Amino acid sequence: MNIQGRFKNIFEPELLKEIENKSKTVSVKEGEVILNIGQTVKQIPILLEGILKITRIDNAGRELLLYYVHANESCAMSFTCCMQQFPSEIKATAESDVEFLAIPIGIMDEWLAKYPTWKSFVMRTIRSRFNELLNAIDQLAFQKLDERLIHYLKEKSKATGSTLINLSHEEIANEMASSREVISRLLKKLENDKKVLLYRNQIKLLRDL
DNA sequence: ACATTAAGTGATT
DNA sequence: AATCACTTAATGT
Repeated sequence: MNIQGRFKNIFEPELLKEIENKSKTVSVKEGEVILNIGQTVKQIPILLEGILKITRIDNAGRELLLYYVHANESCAMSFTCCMQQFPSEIKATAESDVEFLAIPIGIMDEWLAKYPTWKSFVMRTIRSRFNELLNAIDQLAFQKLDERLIHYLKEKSKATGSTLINLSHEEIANEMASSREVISRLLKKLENDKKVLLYRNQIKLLRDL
């Protein structure tokens, strides 16, 4: 799909033209790291295709899932980081094969002043991501691990578009900053409750999860 | 058949 | 809820 058509309803015509001229589309293979912690952001990505996984690394070097960026979204962190050229606090990995528009950060100021639709797009993505982060904090602080696990599985399923999750218990434990045995036990409980089916390296989500 | 890796379990903190 | 020590099951060579 071309850029004009895809964003016709979001951006004004002149801005669409500018996007087309100033940005380039970048393709990235599944699993590639797009941005690592400590790097500075040089482009604003707007996702066209695929899913980006945004994670944070804890002191022990473990990776904790923050959120996913879906198509037609941008990464809020990139906005806040790039304008003052601060190093990134997060890591972005391509969860699937990914295609995105890379917009050079140099023209951000200009666009923000010039195009109301750009400003509201930026504000909207920051606001909705901020809300998501608050949610994530609530989860960590107040929810029990079993509820977090269910949430995690549903997110994963949404991200991959499948109810069959191809992950080992250990990989899940790592992403949730928990341990393998605990995840195994919780999954077992879910299986007894007829919410999932467990296989080796695979979990099938059932309807009433 | 054997080694390796994932998953299950009980006990301990 | 995490960790340890151990068992059992699945998978690759």
